[in-house]
Amino acid sequence: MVTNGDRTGKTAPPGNRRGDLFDPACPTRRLLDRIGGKWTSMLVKTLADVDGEVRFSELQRRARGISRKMLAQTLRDLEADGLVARHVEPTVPPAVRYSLTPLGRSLVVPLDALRDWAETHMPTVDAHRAAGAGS
Amino acid sequence: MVTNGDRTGKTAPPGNRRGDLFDPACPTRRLLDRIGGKWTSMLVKTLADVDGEVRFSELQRRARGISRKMLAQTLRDLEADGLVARHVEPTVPPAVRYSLTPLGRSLVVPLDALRDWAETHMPTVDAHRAAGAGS
DNA sequence: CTGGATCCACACCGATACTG
DNA sequence: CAGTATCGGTGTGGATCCAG
Repeated sequence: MVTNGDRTGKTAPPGNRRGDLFDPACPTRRLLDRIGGKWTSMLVKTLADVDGEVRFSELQRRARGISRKMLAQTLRDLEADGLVARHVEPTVPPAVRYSLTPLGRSLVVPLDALRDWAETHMPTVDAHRAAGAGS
Repeated sequence: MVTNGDRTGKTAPPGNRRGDLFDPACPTRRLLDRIGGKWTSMLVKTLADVDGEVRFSELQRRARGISRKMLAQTLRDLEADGLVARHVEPTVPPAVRYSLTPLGRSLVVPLDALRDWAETHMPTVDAHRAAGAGS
């Protein structure tokens, strides 16, 4: 995801592939590859929480545990995808602010659906694993 | 995901962690780790399509590109999570059939939300990447 | 037919050090 | 402050062979 999975240089001449989930060009599959990254969805949701512009260093403060490298890398991916906007203030110590684009904000909706499922059902999943583990 | 990320042996004494997305125990994060796997969500959706029992070999036929190893491994994870049920027919050449549990079927809902977003917006993402790539 | 076990390639991600 | 470059550990997933 970070290293760019393009193989043709164009990758996705999309359309509707609901029945062809195993096509590498399937948009759902590619989206999952993307948000499956360790920090992507967390960053999107952090930016959504703020609902405004955030500086690089504050982002790093909020995303406890992320390294500068991964923060910069994930942010650049998100920007390339058009999900995040980057504003550079050309001051002497540069100040850069990030914010979610409308496209990025729209992604929060399905992400929230996932979060709801997780919070509702993950305990059940855990219980099932715990029960099965002892058998 | 496959190798089990437990560190305490209990892992998740959950509750509500909506604001603590960076806690490793956050259910959303753990769910994403899981469905972020290459085949997990595809298998769930394939099983949902069939809406019944499917044999191992037919699953492999439907999930073109998957290896037997990953099919078995993903299926076992899904079973341990309580998302998939496994029925073994004790015949001489064993016949095993898999199906989605109600819990597994419930996961299809947020997965579909993701699929809808992907099919609606991934072309935009691609266009944005293509435009930015030349810069 | 349905797996398990092993070996291996590669991508992800972290730690560290350097730049403007 | 806001990155980039490099190195290396680790986990994921594929190929192949073996077993019930």
